[in-house]
Amino acid sequence: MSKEITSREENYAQWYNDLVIKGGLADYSAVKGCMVIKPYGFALWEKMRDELDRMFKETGHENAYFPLFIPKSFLSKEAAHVEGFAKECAVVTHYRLKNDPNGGGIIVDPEAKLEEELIVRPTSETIIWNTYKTWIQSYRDLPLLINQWANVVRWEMRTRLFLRTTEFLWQEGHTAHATAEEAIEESQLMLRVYADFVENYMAVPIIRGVKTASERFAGAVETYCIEAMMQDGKALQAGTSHFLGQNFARAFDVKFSDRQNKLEYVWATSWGVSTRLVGALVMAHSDDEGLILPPRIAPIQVVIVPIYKGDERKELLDAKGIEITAGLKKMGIRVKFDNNDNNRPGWKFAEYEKKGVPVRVALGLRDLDNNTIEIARRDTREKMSVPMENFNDKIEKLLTDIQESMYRKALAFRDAHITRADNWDEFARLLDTKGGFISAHWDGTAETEESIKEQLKATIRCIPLNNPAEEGLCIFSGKPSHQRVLFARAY
RNA sequence: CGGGGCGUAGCGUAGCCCGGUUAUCGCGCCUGGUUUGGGACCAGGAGGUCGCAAGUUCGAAUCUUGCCGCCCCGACCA
Repeated sequence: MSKEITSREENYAQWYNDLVIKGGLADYSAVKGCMVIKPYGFALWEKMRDELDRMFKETGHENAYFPLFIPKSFLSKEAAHVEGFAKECAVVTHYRLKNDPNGGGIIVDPEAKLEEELIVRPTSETIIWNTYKTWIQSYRDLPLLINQWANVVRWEMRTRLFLRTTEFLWQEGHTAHATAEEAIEESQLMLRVYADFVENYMAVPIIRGVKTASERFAGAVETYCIEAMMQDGKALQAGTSHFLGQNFARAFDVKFSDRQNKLEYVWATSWGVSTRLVGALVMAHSDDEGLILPPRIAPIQVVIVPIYKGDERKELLDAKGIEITAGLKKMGIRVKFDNNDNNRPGWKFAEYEKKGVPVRVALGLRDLDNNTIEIARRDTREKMSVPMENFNDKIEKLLTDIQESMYRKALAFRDAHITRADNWDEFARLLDTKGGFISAHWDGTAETEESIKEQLKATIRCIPLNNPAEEGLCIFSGKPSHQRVLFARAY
């Protein structure tokens, strides 16, 4: 891990500029705050999406799709929800354009004003619950376990590539249950699914917890979250799962008859992760040379680069390259044989390093003569020349090693950046110097939380699940506290 | 919405203060050749409403005014 670039926040912007935009992940579009995701970046998102989708289905969920446009009146039905999102909604007011009668360009046709404005979804709870009302009558209709892959729009004042774009891609699960216990279990189950994915596929360690009341999702009773740590010591919320109680059922009048034929409001959850995960991946693993992708979600796991010497035995090198490519493909490894003659080997080495391809294999005349091959791993930048024997097994083992070692490295970093603080000066000093999570006592009030946020820009990231009880005094107010919580500066 | 900064080729820029030949340089692009074990080299070439508009002037990338756009910082936030 390189010191200069990982130690300061502003360098992340540099990573994005050099690696994400120019390096092939994204580009700014004309629409402020939105991003164009280039093919390589999208392939990465697709890989993540596919794994998550599989996990959702394995836990009994189905996909559906709901409209992009939400009638304004829907949004106002749940009080906390509208308060949370009203300030950041894009609104459709007209449905037609026409030529400007005064010449020049094209204008919005004032005749085509919508009777009721449409909101571009910032999240879909309202339109989905409006639909669930017609789908749910009996306990036999429950649980209803649905997920949607979609884009949403939140008109944030300030955007940050991948972490907070105006439009972003995500999935949102929305479930309905007969009992509170079942709904709580569902929201916890989905948190476990997210944790499993982020840790085991993205190789990013996370802390599971619940949000404090003021950090809770608008309309939720409880918000479970996974919090990750970036290389600059700032925290990033990587995913959330909400227990919504009966709030949306009441707002949209979704009732069911239970076994005793009693009418009861259903219990709800919602949960989501977004393209923000791509940002998490970049900021958790990259180094000065570019991205470092964990093998399990890398769009290309192995790249094979032939090294030609003029036309000498070129056909032989190509044949060998194609042969080992086919062999790896047969094992289910995502491999690219780059025999494009427009770029020289050195150019390709740098290019695939920048793109974070976990393993690079180089094949030259020297190798043909000695029956060897050169294997280089991206994460440690180690390079070795090995005999061709058991090549496929070596690659497979290497991919597993890289996956594990990337996780271990990130975990060691994360654990080294969880620090206890027992007084205010130390708390402030840690935030300014070391960063990371700071485990400290809190009196449980929103006022204290707010004051700390104002003074030090640190927020309570979460109250960890299974948090041990511990008597102490609040870091800020000095009032009694019964447990430590995790503070951090966050994205 | 506040506070800063910036608009010159596909990208990054010099020139502007102090107006004056054909608007600078690098990357990229095109052609030809030599190359290929860590981002090649040589030669030649194409590419510009200097953000837009008005004004001052013999003359404006440069000065003035208005407008537009973008970036950074803050409030907001997955």
